[in-house]
Amino acid sequence: MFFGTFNHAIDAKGRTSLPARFREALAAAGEPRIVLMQYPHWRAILALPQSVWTELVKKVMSASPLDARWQRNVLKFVSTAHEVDLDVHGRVLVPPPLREWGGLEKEVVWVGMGNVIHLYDKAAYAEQMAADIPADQVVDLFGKS
Amino acid sequence: MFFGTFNHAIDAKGRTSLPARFREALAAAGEPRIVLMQYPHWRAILALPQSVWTELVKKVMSASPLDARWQRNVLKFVSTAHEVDLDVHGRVLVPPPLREWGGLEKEVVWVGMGNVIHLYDKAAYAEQMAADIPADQVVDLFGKS
DNA sequence: GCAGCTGGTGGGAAAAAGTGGCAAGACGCG
DNA sequence: CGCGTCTTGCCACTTTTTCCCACCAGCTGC
Repeated sequence: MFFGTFNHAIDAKGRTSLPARFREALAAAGEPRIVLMQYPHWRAILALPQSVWTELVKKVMSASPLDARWQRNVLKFVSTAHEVDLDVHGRVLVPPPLREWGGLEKEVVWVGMGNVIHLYDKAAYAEQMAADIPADQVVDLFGKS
Repeated sequence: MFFGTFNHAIDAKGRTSLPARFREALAAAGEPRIVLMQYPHWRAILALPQSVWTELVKKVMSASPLDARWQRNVLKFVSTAHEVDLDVHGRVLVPPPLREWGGLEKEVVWVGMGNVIHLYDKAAYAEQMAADIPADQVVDLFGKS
């Protein structure tokens, strides 16, 4: 389970270290690697542990290769996925296309979202957090379900 | 149950000790750790005992990682949560992003709010207490529900 | 074909951050 | 006023993060 936000640096080669907390959580789940892809709804990079990724892939594979609607979604998002390894220091290399898409410059923010992790450029994160959620889309997480 | 306000110091590393009263209450409920997160409505840090937190997590985990509406809410309200342990002296480390968000400098104020606890910078607390509640938002706490 | 770039990797080591605990001082209670 | 509890400054130690350099492979141009 991933929670919390962490400010990290990303070096000139596009490497940034996964927060130790997340590494532990990953290790505890016995998942040594993660998958990075575009987050479909806004400018973030989605980082998934392998188990979540395979779930997603299963759905994708169940669609017909001729169903344009599905294929368009696959093309746009799933095709951006890269499996990445952590090096001895717990760093991941963010592939250039993703780096560019997420606008990752110098300072990045790792955000635990429960099952998955988001990775933002610092500015993009600030923007996203500052934006108000339209009233009709607010979910009362504290309310009775 | 948490009530009362306590003025404490926060050290250079961002540690501050949870009031002994609260520690007792926590211990009595058999909850050894707390969760810190942004309070959504104003510049305070929310501290939850684990039981309240797990309720929240259950809701979060039930959502799809690709459901934009949910994810936006999770990002804004839950992603800032950090589980923190108390050390032998009952101190917690407030993670940097939260420290920054709450403007915690040197003096902080712990406030018991019933089920949960708030943590403020002293100045922010004073400000919040000094502000008038808009007439249409006043609730008669003693009235019949 | 071979020396010299260039971009990608890996890792050493310094710096920064987090952890733990002692012990002094403040505080409150009887 | 004395005692015990709570809080906090400080110091030592560990872990994490980041900077930077060395190495390797592939390409280029001579």
